[in-house]
Amino acid sequence: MTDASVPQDFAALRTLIVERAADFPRRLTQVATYALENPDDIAFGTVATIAQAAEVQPSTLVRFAQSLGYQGFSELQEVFQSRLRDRVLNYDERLEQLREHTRNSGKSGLIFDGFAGAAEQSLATLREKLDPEQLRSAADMLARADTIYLIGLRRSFPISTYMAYAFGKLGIRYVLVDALGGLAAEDTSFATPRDVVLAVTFTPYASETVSLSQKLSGRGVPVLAITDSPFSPLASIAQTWFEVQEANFEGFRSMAATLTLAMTLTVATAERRASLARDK
Amino acid sequence: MTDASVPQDFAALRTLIVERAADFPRRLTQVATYALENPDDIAFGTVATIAQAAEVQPSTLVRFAQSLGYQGFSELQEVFQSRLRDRVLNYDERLEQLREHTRNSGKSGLIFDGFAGAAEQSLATLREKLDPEQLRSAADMLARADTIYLIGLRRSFPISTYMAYAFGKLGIRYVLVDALGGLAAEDTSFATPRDVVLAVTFTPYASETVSLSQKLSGRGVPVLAITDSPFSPLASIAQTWFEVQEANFEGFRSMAATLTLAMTLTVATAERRASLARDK
DNA sequence: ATGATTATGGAACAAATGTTCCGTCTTATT
DNA sequence: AATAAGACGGAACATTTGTTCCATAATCAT
Repeated sequence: MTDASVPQDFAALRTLIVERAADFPRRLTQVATYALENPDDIAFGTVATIAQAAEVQPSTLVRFAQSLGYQGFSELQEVFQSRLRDRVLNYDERLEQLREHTRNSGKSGLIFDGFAGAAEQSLATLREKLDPEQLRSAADMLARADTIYLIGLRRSFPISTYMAYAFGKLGIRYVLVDALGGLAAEDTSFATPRDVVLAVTFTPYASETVSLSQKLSGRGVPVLAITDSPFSPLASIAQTWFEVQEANFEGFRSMAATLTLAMTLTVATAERRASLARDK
Repeated sequence: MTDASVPQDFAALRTLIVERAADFPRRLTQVATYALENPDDIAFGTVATIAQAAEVQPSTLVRFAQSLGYQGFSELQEVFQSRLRDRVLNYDERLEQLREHTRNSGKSGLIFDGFAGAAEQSLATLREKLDPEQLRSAADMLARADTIYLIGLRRSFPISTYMAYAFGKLGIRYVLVDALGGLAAEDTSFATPRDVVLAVTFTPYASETVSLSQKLSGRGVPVLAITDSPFSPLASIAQTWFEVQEANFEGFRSMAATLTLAMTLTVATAERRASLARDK
């Protein structure tokens, strides 16, 4: 008969595993890690398939389950299955349930709910507005650039640092203009019309981003902009520009939509570069 | 060999079953009805348990699957299982198939769709998992700190720069540890137990973030961590830590959930500081 | 009503399953 | 260093599994 105190729900099981993990011997730790990282495999797999994937012997899985107090692996597996049995709501219903959960949870929960809601709304708005042809054109522009100059300061700095990181991973040459040591102008002084400026700024439009971009545009360097209005100072000088509306909560605007667009641009650029290389 | 046109996703399978139902003989109709009303049982059950529950013979289940074009019942079952597996994983698989078809055309719209979906999924997961009490406790910890040391490098750097920007706007003292000029250790050398370290790192865990945080923790500076696993090196040293799972697309993880949490923490900290000031 | 076709139930079967047990290796204790 | 305890891998095993096959029953067509 099963130990009566053994968790029957996934959350409690997960807590138990984490608590016990520090004391597990090597192979049991390996199973614990695999199980928490691949719960679906535990739910649907057999002892044999899971053991193979986790690189342990089948009996180790049984020992793992028994060390937690279950009679055998099958009993443990049922808890992983129970985690999935709750997934009967469609996405909208589930989202509403989640919103209610976070709403009913005090001030911090309300703050989180507000920001999460703003992020979701911003993503939805961008989905509606984004023109794939514009994406294609921007990716092409970036793919053909010798060097991409990333300009985004203050609130937009996370966007440009993210893109620097991602371009770095993708082997795409960039210069991150960070105004460090007051050297922004020097950073950009080598830009030529064979390069591209990618400038990110939102109301109230960081003045340094704007003036650097205008200077470069005046020198014939093509500008790609991410901004929030047709009246943005960047819109008039940019060859291509994206309008991103970020929803506001508590005086702080979301950045989820901008970041998602940034990710898209970096990967689309890499893909376009690969495509151009193939066509040669 | 399986009929190539057989549905691999649940929605298409359900459509097929509904279309064919009118032509099914009695027992197959019975199975069809039971399957659509109890999809979880089909996903997790065995031929024997399902047959019993549906009040048919086991071979009837096999016949049902074969009448739909599957080789056997196990193949049909996998479609029911796919319905329950991680949504983003299915989404990725579907997109991978689409990419197969569109490999020479580099569809930027699909890339955006993938990243937007990953962001939404990440937000939903965080809504589900976030413990408001933990938020409250973290905000209290940050509100009482003399100085907040923000450590987040490489991929996590946008998070710490965002928080630096937001804390700045809110008049909350911080030090942004950016490893500039190799001075990360010096940046943090003034931290005392009256301060707080806010460290952000995800698999594969930027080694500098980890070692700095461990050093500070060893000196009695409380650590608040944002990371992605109970096995993260930060989890064991943090007084409070948040687990954030970011969905992956094209080898790049979303950052929407992490950013939303960061925004929440900054605003909740400001609010808690105001509350503490009122109580004096 | 008769014959042909289809549907059904269930036995047989090979393969897969989860579990137990135990010899050997590893780690901890004295 | 010796001994005891714990961890591990893997063989053995009884049970369960999904599938195939076929005799019989039910349904359909003439």
